[in-house]
Amino acid sequence: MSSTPIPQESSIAATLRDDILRGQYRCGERLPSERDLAQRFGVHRSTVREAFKRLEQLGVATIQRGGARVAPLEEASLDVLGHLLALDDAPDPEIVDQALEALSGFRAMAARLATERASEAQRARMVAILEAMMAPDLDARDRFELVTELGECFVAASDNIVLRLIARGLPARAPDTHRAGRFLADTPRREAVDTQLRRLRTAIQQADGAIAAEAVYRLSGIVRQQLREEARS
Amino acid sequence: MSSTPIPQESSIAATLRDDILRGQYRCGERLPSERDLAQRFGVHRSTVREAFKRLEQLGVATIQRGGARVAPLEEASLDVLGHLLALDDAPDPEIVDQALEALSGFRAMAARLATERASEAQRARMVAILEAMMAPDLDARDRFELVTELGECFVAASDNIVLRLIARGLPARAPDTHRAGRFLADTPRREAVDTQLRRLRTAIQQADGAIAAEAVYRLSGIVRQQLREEARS
DNA sequence: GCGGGAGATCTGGTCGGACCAATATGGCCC
DNA sequence: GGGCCATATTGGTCCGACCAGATCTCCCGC
Repeated sequence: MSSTPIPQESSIAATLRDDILRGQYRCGERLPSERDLAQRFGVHRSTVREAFKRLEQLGVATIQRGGARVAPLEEASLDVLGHLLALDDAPDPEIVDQALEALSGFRAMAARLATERASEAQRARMVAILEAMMAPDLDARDRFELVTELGECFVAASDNIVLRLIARGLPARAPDTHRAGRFLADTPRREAVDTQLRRLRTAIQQADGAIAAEAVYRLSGIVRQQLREEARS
Repeated sequence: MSSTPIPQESSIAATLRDDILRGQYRCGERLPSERDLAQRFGVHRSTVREAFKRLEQLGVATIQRGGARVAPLEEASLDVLGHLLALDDAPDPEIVDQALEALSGFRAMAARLATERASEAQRARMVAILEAMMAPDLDARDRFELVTELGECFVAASDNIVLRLIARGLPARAPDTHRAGRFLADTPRREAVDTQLRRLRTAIQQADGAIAAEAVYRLSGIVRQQLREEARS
């Protein structure tokens, strides 16, 4: 069971990555030299170098003779998103909102494909999840679990490897687990939610991808809007 | 002007990556040891190590004491997609199709957001591109350029960093440039294409995201279907 | 024949130090 | 101030070495 101990190189890379994502170094700014960091972390330079290669592959830094520099966020890999949202300090609410927005569209896409080509078993499972979600007396956390599970169902049934790759990067398990669940449960918008849930159920049963996509998009939109309003207050 | 020469470590990483993506090593199989590869490439082991760190960050391999192993494709980073499609040998047509499918949905998502929040200037530019695309006597390559440009417009106007990150990984510039352009140009489906183009133009002008998304999705779907049929023959 | 265990072997993780070439830096001269 | 050159700095690569965990091998007892 004992998993391989985490190499120093990995944790150094993680530390530097988080420092960069936290904005500790401005974009384009030079990172400390490999020799400096080696001394600072108390490791050999080659260890720092390996960490640097990771950072470059992640797209958060570019390495050149003369010095490594911080790369602009938009040139990074999608993989940074998860780390960005996982930072202990409250991440930029703007990023969180944009991630949720992208997640909405992404789930809509997956829902469309899933709806069009799901097997009978998958379809039944999706409908079952939906009906469970419509139960009025549902714990907030359970509700969120269901949403997550449904999303995974969509991606699986979409049978598209590219979607699966993207899904790995998107924060399917957002930091706001309970909050999102609560919003789906007992907001004044409960009725709108149920409307879309019913619409989605019908779409799935009738294999109507376009409607399923639209329903999922609106569903996600409701949650996002709610989270946004609360964040603003 | 002379850009920094490509480090050996980078090209070794690229070689190994392509070997893996080409299926030269089966999933789960052990990669040659660092020492072996160092000798094979005629470099020092530490150079191979740096390449390995890249591969691990890319998600195509996992490194453990005892040996590095090839990771399943679905655990890789979205970044591999571009490399996968760029392989000189004809990439798996199934993957190509799935990528186009994902691209369809992705562009639809971007179109929706762009339509809803584009500035007047951006909106005008999108409409201009659309009208250029409707010209009957358009070179296939130009047509494809327009499609690509429109896609970039959508992502830019969507003003969503996450979408931008995903866009970097998707093959916006697919290998089938001219083919795709040709299909948009002179297929019997030309009429269907024009219908969707007009629909999209109207949607953009009226800021109707849902319709824009649907139009873009169908537009991409037409091309994809066509490419698929040709591939099958 | 076969499962199991002990030891040899292999593998990655890290270290120390070294040289080269490209880059950055600072001071000098015009 | 602007251009220029010597120099310190930085990444790229190499050599060789040791450790600890993983893997393999082979022999033993059942």
